[in-house]
Amino acid sequence: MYVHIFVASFGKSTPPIMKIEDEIKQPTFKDEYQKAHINLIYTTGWIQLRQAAAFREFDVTLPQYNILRILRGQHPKPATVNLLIERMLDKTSNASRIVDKLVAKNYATRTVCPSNRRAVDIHITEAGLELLHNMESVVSHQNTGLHNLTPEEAAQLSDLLDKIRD
Amino acid sequence: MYVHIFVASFGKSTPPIMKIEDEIKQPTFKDEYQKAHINLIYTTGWIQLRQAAAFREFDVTLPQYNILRILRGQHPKPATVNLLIERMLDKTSNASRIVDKLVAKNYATRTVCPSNRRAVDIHITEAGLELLHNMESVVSHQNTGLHNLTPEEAAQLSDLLDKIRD
DNA sequence: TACAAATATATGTACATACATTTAATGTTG
DNA sequence: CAACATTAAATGTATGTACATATATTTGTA
Repeated sequence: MYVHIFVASFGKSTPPIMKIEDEIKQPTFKDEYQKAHINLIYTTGWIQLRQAAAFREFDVTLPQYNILRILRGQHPKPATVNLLIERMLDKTSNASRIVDKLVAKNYATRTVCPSNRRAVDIHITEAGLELLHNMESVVSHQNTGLHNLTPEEAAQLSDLLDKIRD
Repeated sequence: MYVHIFVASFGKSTPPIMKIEDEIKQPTFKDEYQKAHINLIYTTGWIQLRQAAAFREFDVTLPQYNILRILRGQHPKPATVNLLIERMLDKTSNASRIVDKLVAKNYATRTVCPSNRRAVDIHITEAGLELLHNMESVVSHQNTGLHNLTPEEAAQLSDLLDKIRD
C-alpha cells in the first residue's frame, strides 16, 4: 500500500523509459556531469524508498536490517560496535543507537566483553535469526530495479561508480 | 579538516581505482546486481558527504541549499511549499521545516499568499542571494568525483540509472 | 447556502545522520 | 607506578526523513 504511494510520488513508470529530466521537472542540465549527479541521487533515493517500504511490514528499518545481517555473518561469534562500523555502508552513522533498537526488540543482546571491558559483545538472538529468515523471500523478490539491467550493464555501472570515487 | 576525516573513512583514493569490494570489507557479492546495488548506495553516500562538507563553512545544509536555489530560480516571483516539493529531488522530505530554517537565518521570507490564504509566498532575501553568490565558486570547484568520468561515460551512467527506474 | 471534499500547510512522532563531547578502560612511557 | 595518550562506546544536539494527523481555507455540490 505504502509502496504504491511512494512509487507514484517518484513518477510512475510507463512503457517508454522515464528519463531523469521527465522525473523532476527540469528540462535541461548544465552538462552531462550535473545530469548524472542528480540522477544518481534521485535513483538511489528511489531504490531506498522501495526497500524501506518492503521492510516496513517487518517493523525493521534498513539500517537495523543491515546490522542484523552483519551480526548473522558473525554468528555465533560476537560483533563489537567497532566491527559494525567497519562493515557498514554508511560509516558515519551511529551503530550504537541502532543496536539499542535491536536489543529493545529482542533481536540482539549486548554484554560487556570479558577480555576488554571497554568493548561490548553483540550477538544476534534466535528471534533475530528467525526474523532474517522470514524476511528472506520478501527481500530477495523485492524489485529494486537493478534487475532491469543485464549482468553486463550492472558490472558496467559498478565500474563507472568505482571511477567516480577514484 | 572535516573533509579529510570523512574521505579517509570512506577509503582514501590511491593510484589504482579503489573497487567497492575493497572499500567495504566484503570480498565477494552474490552477483553483479547485488554488487552494483551496494556500490550505488555507497557511492551516493560518498558524494553527499563531500558536498555536505563543502557547505559546512557556509552554515547551510544540502537540503537548505537546494531549496535556496529553487527560490532563486523563481525570484522575484514567490514560491509556495507545493512548488518546492514538486521541484525537490526527495519529494517526501519536509519542505515546510526546511523553509523554517532559512527564514530563521534570514535567507527567506514567508508571507500568507493574498490570493489564496491557505498558501504561503516564500521569497529569497538579499542575504540569501548573496549567500548563493558567495557559495558559487566553492560549489562549482567542489570535486564530487563525477568529473573523473568522460562526458560520454556520464551520459552512459544516466542511461543505466534511467533503466533501473523503468 | 450549508456541508462535504479537496487543497495548502503545519505539526507530531519515531528514526536516522553527522557530528562533538564525555566516560570508562586500557596502553605507554618517563 | 603515575601521568598521559589512546581506544571503545555512549550520549548530546541540531538537522533531516518518512510518515500520520491536524488546521485552516477554498471549492464543489446537493
